[in-house]
Amino acid sequence: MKTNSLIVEIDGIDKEILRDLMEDARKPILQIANKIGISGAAIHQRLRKLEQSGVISGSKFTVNHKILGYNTMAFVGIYLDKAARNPEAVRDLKKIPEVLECHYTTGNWSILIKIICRDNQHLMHLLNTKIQAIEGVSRTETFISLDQQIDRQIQL
Amino acid sequence: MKTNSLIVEIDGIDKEILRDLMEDARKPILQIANKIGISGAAIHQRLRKLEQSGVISGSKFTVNHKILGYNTMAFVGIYLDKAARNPEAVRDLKKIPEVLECHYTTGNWSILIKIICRDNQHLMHLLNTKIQAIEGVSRTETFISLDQQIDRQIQL
DNA sequence: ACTGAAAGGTCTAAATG
DNA sequence: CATTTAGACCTTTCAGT
Repeated sequence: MKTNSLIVEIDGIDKEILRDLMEDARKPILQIANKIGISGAAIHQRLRKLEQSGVISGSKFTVNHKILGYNTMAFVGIYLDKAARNPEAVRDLKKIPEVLECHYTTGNWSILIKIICRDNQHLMHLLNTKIQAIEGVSRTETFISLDQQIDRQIQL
Repeated sequence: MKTNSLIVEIDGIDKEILRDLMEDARKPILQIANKIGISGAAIHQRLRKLEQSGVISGSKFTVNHKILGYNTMAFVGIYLDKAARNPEAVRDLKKIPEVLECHYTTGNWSILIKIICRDNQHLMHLLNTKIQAIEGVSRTETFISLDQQIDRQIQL
């Protein structure tokens, strides 16, 4: 018996639908329906349930940074003088548009962020004038991504 | 004069369209058109150009890992005994479905990966039996993301 | 570069198996 | 859970400006 599980279980048909839409959010529903062998309305019913249960958290167009002139991606480990300053630091990091991800991590740093910059000079400027300027930040360690070789979602 | 630029410049209308679709890939084009004050056909023309120029790299449904039972996200810095072994290591990492990102980085490590696991035990198992087993991997350093506080795309 | 119109696809809801 | 149907709405294309 499964009651009140926080974990949602999905069946093979749900997986097929999601796999298609995770690859292309605008893929026609009827195309998926024909491939699977059920009606379009059935797919819609399932999608509504997946949304209600929270399995689907949204859909996004993805944009190619490099073509827009953003060539330098980097990870920055941030040391805070007191770990308790985390909420204020995150609040300030949210205001920096170049910050794409921010994680509260175990290990040496208090915070690990992923940032996207036009070039190395832009990165240096960000580090020196924005990130190091945040109250409580004592030191940072930067790792530039020379090449992103894998970029994908969870596999169903 | 701008000729043969590798960087594509986009105007304010393109930005508005992209901002909407980066938030919700299935947002009706006509809704965006009415908001901006141009016809749906004009939006389609612009989207076609943005696709052709490579600005739009795709669209994706995003799935909530936690609801599917994947609760542990971690970053793993990987030391290779020879940096030249990178291509084989990446080839092997691609075969591990839990690996979401893989970056060739400057700094201490040769490779930095982001992985998603069910729990800490699953993470340990992955590290011990899959990642450490890759030819050329000498050592790893793991940083568990206790909380992802920012997750977004580049801002236009 | 944008528009309007036409044709076809998508989505929802209600009734049914 | 799946299906069908029907109407409303959305997408896409194309000739025209």
